[in-house]
Amino acid sequence: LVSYTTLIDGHCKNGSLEEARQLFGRMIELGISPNEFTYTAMMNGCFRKGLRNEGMQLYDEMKFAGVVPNLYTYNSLIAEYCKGFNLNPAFQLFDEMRQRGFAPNAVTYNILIGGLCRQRKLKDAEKFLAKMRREGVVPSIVTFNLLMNGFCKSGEMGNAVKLLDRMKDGGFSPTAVTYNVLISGFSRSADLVGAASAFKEMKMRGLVPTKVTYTILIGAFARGGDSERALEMYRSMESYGLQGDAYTFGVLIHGLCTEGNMKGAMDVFRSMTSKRLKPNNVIYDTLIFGYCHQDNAFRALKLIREMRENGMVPNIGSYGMTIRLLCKEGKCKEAEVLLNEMRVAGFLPN
RNA sequence: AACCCCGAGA
Repeated sequence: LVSYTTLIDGHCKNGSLEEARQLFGRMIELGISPNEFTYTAMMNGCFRKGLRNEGMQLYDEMKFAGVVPNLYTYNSLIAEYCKGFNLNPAFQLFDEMRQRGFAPNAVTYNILIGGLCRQRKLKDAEKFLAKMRREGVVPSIVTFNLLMNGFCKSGEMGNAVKLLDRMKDGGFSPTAVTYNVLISGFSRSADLVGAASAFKEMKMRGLVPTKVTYTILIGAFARGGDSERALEMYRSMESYGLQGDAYTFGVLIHGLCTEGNMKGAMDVFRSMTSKRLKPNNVIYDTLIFGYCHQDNAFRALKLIREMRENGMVPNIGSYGMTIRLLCKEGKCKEAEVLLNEMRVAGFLPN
């Protein structure tokens, strides 16, 4: 039972839900009954893939089979509702679990605080933190990181910094994530001085910048139209032995595309393959966006073809921009082919 | 063995 559950969870975290489903079916055939661990792992696998209904169906099956949902099960369900901005059912489950005798833990509160922050309900999030303390549940560093991210996303950098001081006073040590949140907040507010000073403080505290830290910094330069320094930052990251991933390349490519430097963007794009990184649909859509802004329908179309050959689906914007360009160039036939492709892919042409 | 925080495009 434990081995199956471990394997199932591994596949779910890998994104191989199909493999997980097969193992789940096989264990039942072999007469091994899934327990609350197995069901919760499977439910999370579905939720990660955006398959809420399938996950909820598993929850029903679980109850039907007489397996009692526990704290983790409730946390997973609450997280799923928060992710979808459905705070009411999330709080209903919070009440339900308490009625059934499950005491919410820090993770439960964190999930709900994160949900409130995502909805920009920062006052409510702070109130909920107060409630958490009243109930005797000790906040974790994650609690503070979530709240700080809420402030940062709302552009309230003053409150974010105040919270940093509050947490330090409370004896919580900021982590690399804490600083990543702050740095991205500053750079989103176009405050590169603030971002730089947070970066400095991070290093002074002995925290090691991660791939995410560098991606945020690269993005800050790229957004400011300084791809030169963004590339410098990338090289500096590599010099510390950190490998960029699709996100890192995504911000670099986006910066170059926005500047209209398609040659530079394609160089970076090609360097991904030499690093054995598979460009994903976001990277392709970014490049298509860039080429369309250069009125280069030929290249955009080529990339759309390449995506399809690799099993990816361009987004509606990529189709729309390319079709418009083709029409402008009088290539109506090609445009119609694309329009048809869109319909087949399930998009409603706008 | 299962639950929470940070980074890219439209």
